Amino acid sequence: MAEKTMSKTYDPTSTEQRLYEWWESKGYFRPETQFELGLADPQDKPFVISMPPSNVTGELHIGHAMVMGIQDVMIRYHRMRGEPTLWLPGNDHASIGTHNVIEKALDQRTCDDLLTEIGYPLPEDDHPLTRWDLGREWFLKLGWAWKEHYGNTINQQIRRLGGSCDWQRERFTMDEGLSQAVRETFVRLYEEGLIYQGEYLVNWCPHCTSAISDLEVIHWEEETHLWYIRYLLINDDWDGPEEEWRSGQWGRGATEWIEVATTRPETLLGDTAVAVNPSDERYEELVGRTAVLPSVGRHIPVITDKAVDPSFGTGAVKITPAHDPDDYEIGQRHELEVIDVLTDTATMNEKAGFYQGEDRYECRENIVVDLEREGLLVKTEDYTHSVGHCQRCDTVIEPRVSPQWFVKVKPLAERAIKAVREGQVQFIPERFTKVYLNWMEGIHDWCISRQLYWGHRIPVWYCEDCGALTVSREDPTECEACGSPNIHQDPDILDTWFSSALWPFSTLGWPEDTEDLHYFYPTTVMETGYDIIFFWVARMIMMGLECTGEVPFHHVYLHGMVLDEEGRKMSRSWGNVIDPMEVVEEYGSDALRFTLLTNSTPGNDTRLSLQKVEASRNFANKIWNAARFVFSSLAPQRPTAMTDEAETLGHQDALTLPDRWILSRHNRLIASVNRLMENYQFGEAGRQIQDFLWGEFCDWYIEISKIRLYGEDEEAREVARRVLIYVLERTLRLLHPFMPFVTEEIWQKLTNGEGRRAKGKTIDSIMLARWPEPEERDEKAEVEMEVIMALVRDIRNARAEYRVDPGKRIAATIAGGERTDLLLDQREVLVNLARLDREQLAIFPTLAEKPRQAVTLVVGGVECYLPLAGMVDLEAERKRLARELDEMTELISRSEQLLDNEEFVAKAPAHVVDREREKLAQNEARKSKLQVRLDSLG
RNA sequence: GGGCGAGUAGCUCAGUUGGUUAGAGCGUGCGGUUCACAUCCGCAAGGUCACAGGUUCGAGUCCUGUCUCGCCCACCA
Repeated sequence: MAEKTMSKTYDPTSTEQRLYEWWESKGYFRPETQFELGLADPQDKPFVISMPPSNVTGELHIGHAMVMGIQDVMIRYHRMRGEPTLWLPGNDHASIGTHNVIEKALDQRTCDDLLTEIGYPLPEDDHPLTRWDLGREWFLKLGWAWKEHYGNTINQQIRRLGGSCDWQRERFTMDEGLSQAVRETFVRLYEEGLIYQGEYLVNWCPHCTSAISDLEVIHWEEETHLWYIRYLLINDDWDGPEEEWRSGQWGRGATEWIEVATTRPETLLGDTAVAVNPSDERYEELVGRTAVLPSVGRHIPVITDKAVDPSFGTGAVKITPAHDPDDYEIGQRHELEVIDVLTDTATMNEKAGFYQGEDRYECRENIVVDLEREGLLVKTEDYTHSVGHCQRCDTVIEPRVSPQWFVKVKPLAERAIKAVREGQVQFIPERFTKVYLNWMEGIHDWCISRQLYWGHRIPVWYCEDCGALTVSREDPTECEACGSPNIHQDPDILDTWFSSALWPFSTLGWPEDTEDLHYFYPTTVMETGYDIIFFWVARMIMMGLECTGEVPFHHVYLHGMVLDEEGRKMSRSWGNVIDPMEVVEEYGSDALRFTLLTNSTPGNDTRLSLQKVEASRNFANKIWNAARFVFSSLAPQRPTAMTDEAETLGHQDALTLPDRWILSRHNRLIASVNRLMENYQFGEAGRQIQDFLWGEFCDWYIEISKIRLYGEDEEAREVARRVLIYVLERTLRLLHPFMPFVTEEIWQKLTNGEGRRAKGKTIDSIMLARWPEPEERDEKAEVEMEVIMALVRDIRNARAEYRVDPGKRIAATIAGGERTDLLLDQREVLVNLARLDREQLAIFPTLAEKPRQAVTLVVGGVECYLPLAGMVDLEAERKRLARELDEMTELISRSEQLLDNEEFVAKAPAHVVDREREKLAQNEARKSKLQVRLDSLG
């Protein structure tokens, strides 16, 4: 597996696919493999994630990269912790969405072209050529071909993203098992009276020619008009022939009218009343009278209803029960006739009189013209209001009464509310609990039938003889009621979310009582976007409780949306879409994943830019080079298989201060990362690992280790090597869930491709290595090392400030005080990292005489003098010291104030007070040293 | 009309039980051809943590109000 050399820069493209194929071929994504290798105990509680099924509408977008990153981080982390781990992948048929993309594709090509494009063999027999010729049979054929094509593409893309999911358990919402689950659920709910059929007002999309649910209607503001229209009233003393009214000759003799305002004049054709508020005095006398509907001549009553707002428009409302939710309600209360004037595609139907056949907007224009001509249009006002559109195709929704199937959700919602209230399901971040509960508490019945082809057929058959319904788990051959064989199935299919709602358990075999269902259900975490809490999360909880009696998952982790650089949603029409596969191709999957993870926090949107991905790519390269350094230091006697012993460091007594420091920092990191991982703070965890690796391991430890590695002392060299490899290897394990590929590639080289032995077994992949446990920290080493590091930083700072040639070694005289031994011990570190002249570095406890022409540094109780020959401007130096002195004075007075405060000393925890005292003492010491120096420069 | 989120360095964002002198990346300026890495190294500049109150010994962090931006929900013709 491992090559002998490492290139100067890390090349993700040549690595990632190879590693993924290897992992998959070894079965490392499967819980069974964990058991076989003794890495997890089947008695233990498993960690399970049901991957949100991707829609087979098309390829993955950047949001999916986020999904895969977050879920894979959790999965790999828990797997490494030795928990039985399952991540179950799959795809969703996405009924209405797929309809739309297929139809859109067919706008520009024939069926044959489309089939060829998605690599599907052309059928020999007769078949339709365009979308308009498609019937159910052909649409389904196309659907399956489409699913095959995009489903495969999606799966390949998940692989590119490094998703360590169990492909052998892959499911599809329309495969046999899941279809059975859908059917079982439908029949069960029907039997319990929780699914019913009825003719109600639903949201109708004239483009999809289907009903859609409330959630699928998106409202946005549109500029339109408010038309004020006069409805004439029949005079009680009218003595003319009735026909004149009917025929529209109402002009003569009509002296009274009522004025209504509407945004949709064409709907007046379906009006069956005019309503005013009962308390509206203006209309008191008109209530109970009869108005005549323009154009159609229908007689409609003037009624009162409290839903009418007297302050809007004229205070009188035309009532169209068939095409408006409010009007529908009013119609119900007053038992008004419901007259649907539209066809499926929103053209006017036969009820629309001579407007029949016109498109709804064409009709609107014409009717306005006609009203005006007849003197019935009073005025037209500009008006902006919120209009409902189809989520899938943006078409303006037409409320419409039609026969549909509904789920009675209140009883389901009650249990789902209770489960969340009781904490059986927990939201992360927590604030979404409220969003969920608010929606659940005001929930309306769910319209689940769709007049489409691609999806689960409603399992209901109608008897052509007796009219009875047969609702069945098995396809019936005869009517349940009368036994007649003349039955036909309901042509409609189910809302795509109906099957999605069953996903966590249908994928594990439900309704069969399978082993998987037993062991892996309920799942552990549901990870998804906050935008589908209602569509999906809420419904899964309801259906899970209904079907299995248990919640489908215990935690809901919600991520935010991935936006473009300017914070806009990515959309094709904006042209600001970042294709995850292009990013992966250029920067590597690790880089994309790491960027998304570390630049986001739970529940919050994140802006992505290629610059950020580039930074992550650089990080991957940095690790690669750190490893390359460690690796080369091990030659020629590279370890073969790393063994258990590598887990613990030998030579404890030979460890130097920097060794003890990096080990302590490393253990601190592990403890911190553990805490963060348990709290779903993946971004912060990733950042901390990066900070450690780059800012401490590379910038300091590796640099320091070079002293020994390039030295003569073979034993010291060996200690440095051991610490390097120990810390690097364990940190790679921490990083693995975040950057699976580069960590594996390096790990393979470190282990020489032979894996490592642990508890007598050989583990040949980092993804199966155990997650490191934190060991003891060495506080003293951290404090001491900090003194050395601070001194180095200060010297570097002074060098830069005085423009010392970076290559030049300089002299230094140090009064170490209490730290003298430490400084003497770490002399070489100072020499090398601060580029001091070894011969001219003098370290004493105190100095009898201090160099006059020198820059003075006071840090950590240590005085350091840099006699920068000919460069030190005493005046500038005095100013610099005075400035530092001021800073110290400021800090000291702050500390004093705090410590003088009795309440602080009494109430603050002891360690906080102690720390403050210590700080004060240090700053005072520093101040006095600076003062002495300043005085001496007089 | 309700609800939620955001407002911290020029930009993008961290900062989760309230506790050292508030951090990172990018950008900017200065300096770097030493054998892990220029996808790099060193140094620096840059912040009254939106505003006003409050709680507290102590507030970027908790509470109240205000302003700006964004999102979600809601049947107003």
